[in-house]
Amino acid sequence: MSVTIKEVAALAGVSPSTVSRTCKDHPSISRQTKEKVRRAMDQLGYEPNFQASSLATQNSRTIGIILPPSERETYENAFYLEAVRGISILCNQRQYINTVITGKDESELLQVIKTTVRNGLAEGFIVLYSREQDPVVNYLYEEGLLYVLVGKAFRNANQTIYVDNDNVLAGREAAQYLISLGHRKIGYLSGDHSLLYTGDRKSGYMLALAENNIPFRPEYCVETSFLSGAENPGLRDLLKQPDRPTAFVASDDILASYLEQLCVGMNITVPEELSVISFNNSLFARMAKPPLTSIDINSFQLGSEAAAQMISHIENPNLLATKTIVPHYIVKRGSCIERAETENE
Amino acid sequence: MSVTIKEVAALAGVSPSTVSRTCKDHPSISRQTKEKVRRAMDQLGYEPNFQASSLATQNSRTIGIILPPSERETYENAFYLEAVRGISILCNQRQYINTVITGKDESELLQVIKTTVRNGLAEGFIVLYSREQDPVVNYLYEEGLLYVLVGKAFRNANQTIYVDNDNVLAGREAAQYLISLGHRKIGYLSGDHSLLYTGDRKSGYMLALAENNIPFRPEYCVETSFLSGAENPGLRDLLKQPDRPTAFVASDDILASYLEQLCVGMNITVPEELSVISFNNSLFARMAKPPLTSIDINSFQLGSEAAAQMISHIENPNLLATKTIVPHYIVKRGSCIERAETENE
DNA sequence: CATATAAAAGCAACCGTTTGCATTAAAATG
DNA sequence: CATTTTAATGCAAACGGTTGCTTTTATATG
Repeated sequence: MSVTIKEVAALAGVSPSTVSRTCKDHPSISRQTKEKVRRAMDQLGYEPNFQASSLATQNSRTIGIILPPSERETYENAFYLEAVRGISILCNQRQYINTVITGKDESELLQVIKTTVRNGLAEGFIVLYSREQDPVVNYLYEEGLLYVLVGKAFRNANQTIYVDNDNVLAGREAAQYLISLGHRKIGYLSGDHSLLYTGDRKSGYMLALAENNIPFRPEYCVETSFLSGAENPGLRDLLKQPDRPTAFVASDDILASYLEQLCVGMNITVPEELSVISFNNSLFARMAKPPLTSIDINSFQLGSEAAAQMISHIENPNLLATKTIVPHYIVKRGSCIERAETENE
Repeated sequence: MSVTIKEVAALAGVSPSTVSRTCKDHPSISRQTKEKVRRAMDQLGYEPNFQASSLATQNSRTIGIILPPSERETYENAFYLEAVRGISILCNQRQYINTVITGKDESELLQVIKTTVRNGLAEGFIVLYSREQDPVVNYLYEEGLLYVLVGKAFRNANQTIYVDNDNVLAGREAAQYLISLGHRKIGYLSGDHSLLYTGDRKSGYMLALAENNIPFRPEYCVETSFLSGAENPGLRDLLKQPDRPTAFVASDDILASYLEQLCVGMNITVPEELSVISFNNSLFARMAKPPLTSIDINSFQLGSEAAAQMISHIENPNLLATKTIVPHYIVKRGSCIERAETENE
């Protein structure tokens, strides 16, 4: 079929092992020989056989990408595909294979992961979400499997490799930005709190308040899960109050966009009466009315860094667990303005 | 490391080849022997080694998933991730591996595909987009590689395996629905026309008009590429006209959502003054104000059917190219109502 | 100059399955 | 009962690299 190492060896007049070692640039092959071999490889158009080398080295060069168990909404978040793209770009470059793993619920997902492991279908896993008490991560940890977490490690932080944004800092900057615009009454709107980034961003928000001597008001923090249909009245109630926030940090563009729409219905103008800042810088941010000032978290890079970590740990198993922080940046649009002066302060 | 076929053979008191044939349920092994072997496999917890069998059968059991070359917007479309999930679920079930392939532009993408092919990293490819004159598809076709297209085949339709919606029908039903609500002046709003589904949906729209003896008015059809920033004035101009459409078919939720926003700015109420129907049933449809009536195209199933086709063609190479049509369904929300009676008809 | 040492290349076993062909055992046939 | 046919199993050579160890060759040492 295609050209093998033996044919190259024959043409170059050396043994197959010499060809193999030349490919890896093994030091015990002389420069002259290497050049001779490389010429032969070029001439024949040699490409190493992935399967054969996987078998010989007992290394599948395959990375499993674990998506969260499906609840349809989650996937509307462009984050996942961007991260997958980041991973795949790196895999493509380094001649790795990536295989996405998904399941309709947690137990199916776990099942698939187990058979993937048993069949040696993946060398390691990149987990694209992080939440408290996740059975998948627990399994990977307990089995001593190689994995990297995109997001924050809930426990065993020192033993797990993870790639994340500095969500505390991001939350702090978001709130600080609003504060710098003169806002004092700032709310925090979040979705599913089991996803860890939510909490981090909130911590950052609280930190910024504290740094500016603004008392934290728990009644300004609402958690809504409108995506799953269950509209909770908390947010609406809060907006009705005369003492409502003049600005909001929303943990996500989709939520922020929802907030803006709610405001329209309640005759609250954004940004004049309410400033909004959010995260992810997705298309929702651009499509929102007014377009949202949003913190871009570099999803693509989160993916590619995770893949890079994965590969270096595969190739160098005694590396220690590292954490990688991917920078974020604020994209200013029309949803935040200076707080209008009011008489009551 | 893990348990091999030889250990199973030893325990069962047969040869390795018998074990191998038992796994494939080969007819020339007696039932008694098979049972004996299966017991041994269970007892040892045997799992076949993927790499070894790939090597021996010269079959990598790996499917490449080709994403369109990146223009950031494209990926905001939840379609891709859903399709990937559909593919991956099937791959996971059938012990296949899927590897996503992407590149920042067409030439990089092509490059990656070529090395993937050369290294035997994929058995076949699923192309997740279809446009006219696509170099990637041309390459795959000319090299005689196995691929399945999600979307419509631009040429060589009879030789290519593809999985698609009946977009003509979907477009027709969308328009027909508006017509059934009494609309006669119906516009068509589309994005990038090089993506083939756009044209099909438009054909369906035209068909519905014709079937109802409604003259087709080209001035009612606008193509906008607002996502790439280039806002074209055509749509706005059309909406300003007194004789503007009373309803729109939009080729995509994102566009429809944009249209609704434009209407707000122009004091046109949706759906009272303008009904809108669109496609994809994404989160954008649910988030839009008012929420969009949209045709769900079953992205997930498009992916899983494509994977199923791929696998059956890998395992049975002399199968003829088939096309698979995945059904769509309309999801009615608040963006379409009966046309208000007006005096001029 | 003989010998120790280092550098370069080759040998051959191995990774775990698959599969064509040979072999054996059992059943059918003359 | 000998012989052909059929069914069931085993043998051993692939598949294409990798790698520990040995052999060869070149260089340094006493």
